[in-house]
Amino acid sequence: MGSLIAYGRNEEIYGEGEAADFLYRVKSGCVRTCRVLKDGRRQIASFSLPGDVFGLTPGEEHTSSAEASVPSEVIAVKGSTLRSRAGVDPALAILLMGLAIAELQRTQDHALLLIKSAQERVATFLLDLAKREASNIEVRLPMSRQEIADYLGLTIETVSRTLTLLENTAAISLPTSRRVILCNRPSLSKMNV
Amino acid sequence: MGSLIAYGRNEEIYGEGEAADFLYRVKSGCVRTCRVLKDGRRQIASFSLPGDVFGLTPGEEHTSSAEASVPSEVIAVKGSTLRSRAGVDPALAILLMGLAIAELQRTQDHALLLIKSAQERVATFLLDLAKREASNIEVRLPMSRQEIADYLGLTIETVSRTLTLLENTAAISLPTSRRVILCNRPSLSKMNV
DNA sequence: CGTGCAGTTGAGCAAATTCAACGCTTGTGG
DNA sequence: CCACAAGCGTTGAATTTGCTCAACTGCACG
Repeated sequence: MGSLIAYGRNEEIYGEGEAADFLYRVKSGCVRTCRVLKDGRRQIASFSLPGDVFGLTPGEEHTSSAEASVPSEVIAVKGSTLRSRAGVDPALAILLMGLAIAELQRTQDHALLLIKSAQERVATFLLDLAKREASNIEVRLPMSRQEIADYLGLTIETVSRTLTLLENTAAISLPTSRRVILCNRPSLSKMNV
Repeated sequence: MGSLIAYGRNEEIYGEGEAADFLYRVKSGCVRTCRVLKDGRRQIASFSLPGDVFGLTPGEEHTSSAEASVPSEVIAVKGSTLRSRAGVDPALAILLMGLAIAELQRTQDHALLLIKSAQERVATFLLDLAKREASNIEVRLPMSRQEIADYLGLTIETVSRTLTLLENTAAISLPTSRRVILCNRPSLSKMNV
């Protein structure tokens, strides 16, 4: 059920203000959801990896946009159907409720992240990604430094500097800029307050 | 329906980790919900004013605590009843969904607040409070500077300094520390990006 | 009339940002 | 196949913002 759609890098899946009519599940790639302030500052609210669901939005209109961070395939399910059926199908309503609740949890965690120091934010981010990827010690970063910065509420330079700092303290190793090896989990966890 | 309970200043309504069995509506006063990091840093996730509902939590356990900012009366409704009835009562399920959705919206806005500058955070906070209170130009602050700081992700000194800065630029006036007059809304709105 | 708490103010400091330059990789056209 | 441009990431120096630490004020309450 639902239709498979492929998006290129940075291609928009939906925009802020558009009607929220679909629910999506990532099949491959990575999708970011963003909100943008009037003056152009961007906040990335979430990264959705394969298996993750996105597109559930407060209200009838999307309050954020969604774009593919890398070429991605997503499965779209028409939401108007879901919405109207939820009124008569309690099981479906509960399922949607569960999605909203999970989204709420993630958003709360994200807000909490934003009061931490730069090092703590980066460490938390890496550990979170590691938990979501199967691999235990290596993390592949499907997103650019700019996207990480916009997710963590930092600048691209600070993210870069913090990563090299973590590398210099032997907490991580960076074979390439998109691959991170977590050499010393305890020292990362110590920063994950 | 539900029972009325009165809480004193700083009295706990529920704690982090407790079973989430009730939904609450504020009748009078002001309730804060908090999360605390291991090292003691506190984030206030929300302030609930009369009429607001709080206590809806991801999962079975509260991920945040709730305390009265000032002496407050709240109406508590047993949640297990709600939860079980939501499975068979679609209208109730939709109502709960609406609450979750609204909570999600507020949490997203809070996260977005945390990437702004100190001035912008304070201005946004004041305008938000003004919208929620009936009075158009005067805002009463039911919470302390420390609570405002923990909500905005700033220190108490920065909040204080920013308020006096806004006063010096004639954007607001502070007859007492707990009362704010919004003299110049446009200049505040300009900071509300 | 003190005592204690909440809020303000000041000075110095630390963390992160800004601005700028540089290096590496990748892809493209000669 | 090489040269070169473009994009992304890193690094450095200077600056800014907000934090820390400390003192001080005003007010409420005994």
